[in-house]
Amino acid sequence: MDRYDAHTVETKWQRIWDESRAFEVPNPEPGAPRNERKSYVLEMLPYPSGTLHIGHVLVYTLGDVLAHFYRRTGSDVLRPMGYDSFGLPAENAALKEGEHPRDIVERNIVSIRRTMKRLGWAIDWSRELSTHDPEYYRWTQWLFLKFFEAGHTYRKAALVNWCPNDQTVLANEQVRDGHCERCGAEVEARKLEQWFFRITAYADSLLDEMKDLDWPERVLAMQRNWIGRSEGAEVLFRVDELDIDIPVFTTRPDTLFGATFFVLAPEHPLVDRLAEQSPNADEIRTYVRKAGARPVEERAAGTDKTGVFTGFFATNPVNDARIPIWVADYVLMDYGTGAIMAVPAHDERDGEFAERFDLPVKVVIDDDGKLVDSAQFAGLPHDEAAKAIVEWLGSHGRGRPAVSYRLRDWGYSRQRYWGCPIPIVYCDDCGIVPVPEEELPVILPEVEDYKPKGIPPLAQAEDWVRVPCPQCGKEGRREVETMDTFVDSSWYFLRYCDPKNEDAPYDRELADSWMPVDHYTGGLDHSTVHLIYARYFQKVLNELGLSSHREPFKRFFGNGFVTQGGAKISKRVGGAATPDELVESYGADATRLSILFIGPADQDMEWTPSGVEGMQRFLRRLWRLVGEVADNSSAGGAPDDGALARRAHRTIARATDDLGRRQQFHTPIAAVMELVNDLSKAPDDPAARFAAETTVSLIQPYAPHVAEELWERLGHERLWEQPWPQADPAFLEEDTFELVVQVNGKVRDRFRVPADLPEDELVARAKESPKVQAHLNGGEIRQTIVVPRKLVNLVVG
RNA sequence: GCCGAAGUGGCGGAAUUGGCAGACGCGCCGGACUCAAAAUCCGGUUCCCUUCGGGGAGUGUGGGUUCAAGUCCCACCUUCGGCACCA
Repeated sequence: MDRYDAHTVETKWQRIWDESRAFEVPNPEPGAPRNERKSYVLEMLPYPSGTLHIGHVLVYTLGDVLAHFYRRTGSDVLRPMGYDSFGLPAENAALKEGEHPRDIVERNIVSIRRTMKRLGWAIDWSRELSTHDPEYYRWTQWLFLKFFEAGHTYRKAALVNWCPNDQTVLANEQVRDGHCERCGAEVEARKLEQWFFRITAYADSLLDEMKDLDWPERVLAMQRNWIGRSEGAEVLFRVDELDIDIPVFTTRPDTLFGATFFVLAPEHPLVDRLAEQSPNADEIRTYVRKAGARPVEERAAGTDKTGVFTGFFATNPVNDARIPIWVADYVLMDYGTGAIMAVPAHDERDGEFAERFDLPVKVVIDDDGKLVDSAQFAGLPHDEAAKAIVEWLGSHGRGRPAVSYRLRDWGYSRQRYWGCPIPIVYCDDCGIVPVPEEELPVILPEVEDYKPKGIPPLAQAEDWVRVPCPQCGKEGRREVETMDTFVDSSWYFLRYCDPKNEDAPYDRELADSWMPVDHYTGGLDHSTVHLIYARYFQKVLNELGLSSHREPFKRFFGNGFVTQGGAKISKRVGGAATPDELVESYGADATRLSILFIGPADQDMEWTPSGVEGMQRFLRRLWRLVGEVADNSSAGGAPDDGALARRAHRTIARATDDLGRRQQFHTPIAAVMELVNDLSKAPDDPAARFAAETTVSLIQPYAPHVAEELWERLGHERLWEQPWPQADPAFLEEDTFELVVQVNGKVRDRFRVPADLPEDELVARAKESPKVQAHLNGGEIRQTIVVPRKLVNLVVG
């Protein structure tokens, strides 16, 4: 038999799959019967600002293994691919290269697609989509209109994170330690009119419906953290001089008697009113201005507290104590009510502030957790006291139980060029007017210069901006902001279900039949952002009657990062081996195997060249052994129940369980390697052909090209369509087993015995062993433990 | 500080329900083939002691439960990830 040559084999089968459209799954005619079992296998779509790196090889090979496995275990498998092609990185790359972002992403898409095909991923290419394609973003805009009509999106002036370098607004999720996640520039606070999705209205749905998700606990925990629900109370403090009540949110109503001062955020709307009537007016206004200009990072750091006294006092509803009202920037306007009661004895931050400004501290909870100095509540354990105090507040009209969230509404306005235009017209008479559905898509116009200058580049396209108001016909102006790309990726999985639809984003019945995604795979860096936004979208679509499902991703597998030479591999790091180079040097199959064999795919892993060399060796060995079996007609006997046949069945059972239930991708490879080792030691076994076929069949999801070639040499065809092998339970049972004999818990002997020996016989044989007797030392056996089919443990005095 | 994950040979890791620790691979050592090398094949490879029969220790640390613990319980250490002036 000839030598294993990866390139010949891989080009041959890639051509056959392409020509036979092997992995396309046509949508059924309406009403036609369809396979009961479906599996929607999806990985996060790539961002075409560069080419693929080895991290992508991991993600898409994971999905590929699952897609093959589920197809061969009887499901209709939907496995599409597309490109998240709008967004900043492409635009920044374009600016650097002096090219149009569209040219850059489209060139990258061609290259990415070629690499994907060279890796032999089983993708339904007929469903390919790009989010920058007007045929796609037309429907992003259409969905925006539905959200707008139903009040799920709105405009408000808000303090935003402004990146001075990228000249755009960033979501909270895109700010890391006060710096822009993408370019690293220090983020500034700015007040701007922005578009928001009302995601906070779904905070409880997002939390409660996690119970329906088969997701890693750590991802769910991150989302819980991110939503940050906390229960407490809202309490009204009276300001007599102004005849107003100011609400505060607290998680510790039990400490109400310990409040010794009161703090407003500098941005609080009442601060202006207080300043007007305060003798300290100038001081207050200066402070507010300074606080606003203070770098976001410095303000969040929590060091050195600052603040200013307003000259006013608030009245504590429980004890009528008059406490001074301060303005301080350690209180945030966009959490709770923007005002707090300060309890320096029981809150670290309030404590620091009190120390800095020499304010009184009053202890109201003792070391046993009981209330002191708190009128009729004194002596109660603090958790009971919290309830009692809230009840008292309620009955006196001064407070009520309340819930607060860390989650903010999703601001998605971007002052950049390369994104989906927001289909809105501003009219002096009619206000904010949506573009009528039939005028979609609002095409992203060409502009002279899309360099960010603080005003959105689309504003330059004067002819495009000026448009008659859809309502009154008077001249209006188009919205010149574009959408965050996370909007594009919040519904793409639905479009895949019906990607060519020209009348709707997708046919609801088709989408309902494929959704939810059964196996979603992607990086843990999207644990909060993309995965929360997509969940939110799905819930709104459900309530708008556009989908039956409330969760988009039933099962999520978060893959680890791949490092090379200790550095995280991303589009920012150069010098790493590229997927194309690996395929060139080792072949697609060896590359695919090596990335999955490194270790558990949900943990970070270091990629080394020696791994792929080992896989190349394994494949050569497999090629030679299977070739020998295929050429040896005498090895073709019916599989008996010999050792090799049993090994093969056990390997099937292990691989099936690992892939289907345990989501473990590296151990099936080890199991198959063991079987190959067994086969190499018994090439003339009557079950040799069966073992060879089993090996080839089980390795197919990982190394589909070489598997297909060997399958053909074994005299069969179209392995990718063959049913996944099934382990025969009769072959899993051994008729002998190795009995382990322990004395006082230490292994002293082991030997094979028939599987059907009764327990007393097992004990008798154990005692007979000379090695065991040496350790028994003639002592009295006080206890005998027998574990069927495993061991005997003799406990002596 | 709060939440989450993880600590096993020289390295990546396996051990699924408490029952033989170290599967599989990498690396290394030895051997075969070769004029030689590469490739390939065969064997060995947790550590310590050994009279070569075997013996002892061992899964981050210290305790505990159990006939039996990598696995369960308690306390702690370290690393990684997330959140954090969020009241």
